[in-house]
Amino acid sequence: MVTTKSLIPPRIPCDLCPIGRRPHFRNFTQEELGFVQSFKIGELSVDPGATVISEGERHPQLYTVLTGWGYRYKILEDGRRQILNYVLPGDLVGLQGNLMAEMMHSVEALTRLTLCTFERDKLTTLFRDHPSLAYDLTWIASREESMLDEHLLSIGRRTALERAAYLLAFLDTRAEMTGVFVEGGPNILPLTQQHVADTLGLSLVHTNKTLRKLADMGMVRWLDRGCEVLDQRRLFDLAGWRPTKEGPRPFI
Amino acid sequence: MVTTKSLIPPRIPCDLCPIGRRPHFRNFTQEELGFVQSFKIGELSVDPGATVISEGERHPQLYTVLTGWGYRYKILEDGRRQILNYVLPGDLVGLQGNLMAEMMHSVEALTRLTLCTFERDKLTTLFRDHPSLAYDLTWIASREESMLDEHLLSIGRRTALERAAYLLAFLDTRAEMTGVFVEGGPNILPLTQQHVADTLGLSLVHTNKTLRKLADMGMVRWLDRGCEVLDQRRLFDLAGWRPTKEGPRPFI
DNA sequence: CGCTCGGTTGAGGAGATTCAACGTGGGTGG
DNA sequence: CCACCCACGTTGAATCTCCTCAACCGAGCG
Repeated sequence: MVTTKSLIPPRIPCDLCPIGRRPHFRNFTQEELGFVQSFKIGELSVDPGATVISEGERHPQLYTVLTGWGYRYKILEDGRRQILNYVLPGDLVGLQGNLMAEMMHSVEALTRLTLCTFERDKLTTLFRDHPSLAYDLTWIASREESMLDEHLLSIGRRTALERAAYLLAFLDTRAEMTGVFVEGGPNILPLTQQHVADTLGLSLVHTNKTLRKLADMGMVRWLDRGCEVLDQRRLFDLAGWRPTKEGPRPFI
Repeated sequence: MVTTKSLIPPRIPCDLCPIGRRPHFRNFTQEELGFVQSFKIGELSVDPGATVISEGERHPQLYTVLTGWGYRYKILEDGRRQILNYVLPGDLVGLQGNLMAEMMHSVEALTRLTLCTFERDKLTTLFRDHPSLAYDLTWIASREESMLDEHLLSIGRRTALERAAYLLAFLDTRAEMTGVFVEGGPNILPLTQQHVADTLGLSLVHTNKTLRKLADMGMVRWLDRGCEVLDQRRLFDLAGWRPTKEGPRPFI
């Protein structure tokens, strides 16, 4: 049995953080860098399928995704599951929901996932001494909100086909922008159809038939636990959605 | 024709703010009060049905609801509308979505709505000089997120009847806690069935039939443009949901 | 008095769910 | 090494949920 979860001391110093080197991300000032470095208490690495955060628990840590894919979800008592959003490199995990109380959702890894670990208690210091980072935190929360808004619109008012088109186009553009795809390789979204179903609020069977239509139209190709987006533009048109282009975005 | 929108200079000084006097809300320190007072640039009052914020516009103001009900929504090109959440006294309006860019959603008044108006540009000052308020801002954004998470679970995975039960119980408890109901009167949620439909992601006809079932079961009573919740507990049970009790909550 | 808005109801059909079965590939244990 | 199992994708059929269309009612209002 392989370890599914391992917390190790910081290896990557923040000034060499791979995320800051990507386009689309803003860089820290020297002063910010110093604090973030002290804020960071370790690195966490989890296997695909492992749970990073579970609903109902108190989590003294916050995380920033360094590499890999994950997703946030909630379940009803009888097991019905709703995926709320996906987490990619640069995303802050554990801020959603109450700032200091117990988690209202769970987070699971889709691929091998490495995360930067921060101490929640130090948030007070962050707010007191580093207003620019505090601003960034609010900015990040705000961005998550607008994604959730769009998801709500999608599940509530788009047809099954439109929803699927929206989701795949959304994930593909996010993945592109964060640079999470393997260099040179094909752009594969590491999902099963069950994940798609639980995101779109559809049954597995109907999701399968819907994805089949998208595949027949040549917009996507479905692989074993993965989806390749072949024609982003037509997915946009079908969904009636376009990504909002953002300037350099903050992360912590 | 009555004026639907009127911006007037501040009348209510922040130290007499009616929201702070309610239970469930935290109070400002003297120091915070001074800043908030200077942050506030006026009061806005709108008629039922009037638009406070429209999607695609840039809004140099932020608002806090003083009295009344409103809702945030998005629409697709062909007019399909999704209500994202409702705004009640103490809620910050205009923070959702990008912090400084154009609004990604619209806000409309359900009842006569009065709002405190703040200058968005002064957010920088807030973050620089008032860390406790900055923390509150993030807290508020975080709270909005957990409501959206629950809505997503609801629309995605609850049945029509469960969804309706959830929505009405949710609004009823929020209204109770913010003290927006008229003193002594019956607790009326000021909605039409069209609003409920657009919140639940259902058609108007099917919403009507679903609400009828709830009424037949004695859990709610539907009035002309309003809904009275008769049995909160049974709605909770039906929806499989319970409000999270929060300590004194911040507002700005 | 006629108009509009909000709520109500019935009928027919599209869309989504559930049940059930099958294929395939990778992994595991005998 | 092979047999089995399990996870994932696929497909057909029956059923049910939900949508659209269409009509009607009552209240409020000019």
